[in-house]
Amino acid sequence: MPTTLKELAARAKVHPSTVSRVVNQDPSLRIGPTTRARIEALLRETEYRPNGVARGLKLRQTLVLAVVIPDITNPFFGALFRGIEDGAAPRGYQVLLCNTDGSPDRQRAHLHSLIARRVDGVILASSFLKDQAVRWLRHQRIPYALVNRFSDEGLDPFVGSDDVIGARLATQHLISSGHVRIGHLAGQSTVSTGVLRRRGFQMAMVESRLRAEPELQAEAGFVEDGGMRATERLMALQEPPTAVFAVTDMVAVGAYGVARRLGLRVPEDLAIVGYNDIPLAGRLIPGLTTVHVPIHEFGSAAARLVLEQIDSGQVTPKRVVYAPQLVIRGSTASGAEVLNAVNVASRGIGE
Amino acid sequence: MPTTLKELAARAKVHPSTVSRVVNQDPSLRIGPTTRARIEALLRETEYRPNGVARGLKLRQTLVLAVVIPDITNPFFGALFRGIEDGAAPRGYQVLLCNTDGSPDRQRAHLHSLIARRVDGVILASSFLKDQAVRWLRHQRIPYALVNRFSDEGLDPFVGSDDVIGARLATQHLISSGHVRIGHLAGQSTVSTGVLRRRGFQMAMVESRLRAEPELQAEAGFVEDGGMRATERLMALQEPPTAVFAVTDMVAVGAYGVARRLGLRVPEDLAIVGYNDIPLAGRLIPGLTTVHVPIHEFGSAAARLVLEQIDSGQVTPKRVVYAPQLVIRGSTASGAEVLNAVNVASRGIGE
DNA sequence: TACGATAGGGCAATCGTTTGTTCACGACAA
DNA sequence: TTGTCGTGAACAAACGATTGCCCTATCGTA
Repeated sequence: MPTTLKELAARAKVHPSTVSRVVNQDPSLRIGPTTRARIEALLRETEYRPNGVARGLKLRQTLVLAVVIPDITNPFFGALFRGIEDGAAPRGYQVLLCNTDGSPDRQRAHLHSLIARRVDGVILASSFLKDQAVRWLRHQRIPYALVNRFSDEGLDPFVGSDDVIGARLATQHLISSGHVRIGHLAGQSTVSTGVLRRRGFQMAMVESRLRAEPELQAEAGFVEDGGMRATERLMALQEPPTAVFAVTDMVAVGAYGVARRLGLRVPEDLAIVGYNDIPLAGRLIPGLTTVHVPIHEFGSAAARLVLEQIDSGQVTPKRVVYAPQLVIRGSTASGAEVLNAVNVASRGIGE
Repeated sequence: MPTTLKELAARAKVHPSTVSRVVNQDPSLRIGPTTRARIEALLRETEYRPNGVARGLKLRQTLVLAVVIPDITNPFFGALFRGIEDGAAPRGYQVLLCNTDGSPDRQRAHLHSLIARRVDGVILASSFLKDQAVRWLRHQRIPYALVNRFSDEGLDPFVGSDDVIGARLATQHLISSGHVRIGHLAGQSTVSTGVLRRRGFQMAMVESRLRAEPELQAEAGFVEDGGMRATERLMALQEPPTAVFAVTDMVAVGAYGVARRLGLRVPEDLAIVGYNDIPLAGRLIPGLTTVHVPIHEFGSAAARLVLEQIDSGQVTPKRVVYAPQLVIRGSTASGAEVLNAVNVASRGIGE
């Protein structure tokens, strides 16, 4: 029942196209001052809003971006979403949010709906290394970007950080703190972040002539409960690690829980390093040493990347990569050490 | 460039309407078996997906629900969103997420866009007591529901819990633990939850012949930093409280932070109770005693409420109210006490 | 006076579907 | 042979906007 252009036109005794031109301030055609005034009064009176669906059909744009993530409940994705929204809003875009819970099927189902809806762009933060869905997205010629995780299946528009370097940084920090027996709470090997962070871990170990023993690398997934189970396995070893590098902060949170349950002090009995630097990391007691990445900027950069493609009409496999930075907190050092710690993080670089 | 009905029709040498009828399995008109087979083959071959925008224009439905909240970064809203999505997905709906950061202006702006987009329904979890936007929503005759917070401006479809009872429960618990000087970290008085939880607090105090002194009630807003500032003010009093009831768990988290900084032990020096029982509450050390409400169900119930209205075509000011339950953890009792604690929570009731 | 320029606004096609109605044709009964 | 009925498919009018093009006054100028 909202007002339509046609109704307004009838009331103003003009043709619908004329009303449309007033609404859109069409520069190509000038409207007489009196008609314009009459129509504008009507517009205000009726609080007319053009039907976005009809507009979308005609103009072939919906002003909607879609975000596909595993779980918005995870603080990482909350921050990411805000970044995306902030990047998209200035251009009048609103954002559709889709949770997959890590299921490729749900991801596919969501993507199908999104394509049918003709969303103007898709931001995918839940991709796998071998992800046919990504290939499919590319094939659809719809503007899209991968965030944080990327896919093997070709070169995609991507925003993220260098996971190998970040993981190496984290592990080096543990090594230089004197740890020798260091464990890794690893992510799934089906996901780029899982593979690359493990690689960074191994690289740091080898570079320091330490052995990255398989038994010290336990798959933990990316969230808390996996972190708990993996930590339990590691601490049940004959010779448990004195430090662990967790693939994400949430996994590290799981490690905190187990350490506490086992009566282990952090960092004295078990040092812990995370990845991502979600807000929660700084609130843990002791604070979690972690690899900082600019989550919010991941989001806004991804939004911009997609908007660029929308503007240019081309899918450009541009990659925006931020340098990770180590943030040292209490989970790897005693209080005094934290105060003296030099932040050895590499500088942040732009694209 | 996606395939259209017309193209398919041309290729199958039939009229577009015939293709449409095959796609939608239109029961009103039977299609000959050979034509049908021909068309179906074509549909599979081209992976045809009807243009949702055109469909939306014709059918006057977008299969989109919108959610308006203050900040998805807040765990409460993360859980709420998942509930909404879970309630909406079975019906083929996807969900647009809008953050307002508590700004009425942004809320209005978002609602305007949403109406223009012709979303099928709106779930508003960021309403104020005096909220013209709510009146406006009602006036638009668009299916909507308020969640958690409600508005004064009339009777709206609503899902939430009884804040007065919940707050009373929380405060009574502190009183029965022997506390006399109890503070309240209050929410804004522009929001129903702020007002009602304060009322519940005062009610419990008065019922126990305790004075709810104004100086012990400090406005904290609903998130962490407000909780910190309010706690600081309270603890700086001549005679600081020995316990506080925080309007939300996030505010309670702020109280934890200040307590720690001031060297106060929880619960010995300062007992703390929160509200909502977000996942974080159980992970704090000590665990946060809080008022549990079924956040996820708030979301799915709200989605159902909106879907009902969409189906019936009417705005029904039905209210779904869940009973809050007290969850006792370490922030109000020593370890032994927690083990012995009787859960005095009221029973959960359905609608 | 006649002609061209210009301003102001109407016309109609189009975007991709849906769906009530009409139409052509063959079968069948009267 | 004519009328009726059923089948299978085409027709066309929406849904609500946008926009290139055309039309008609009116004004200025030669």
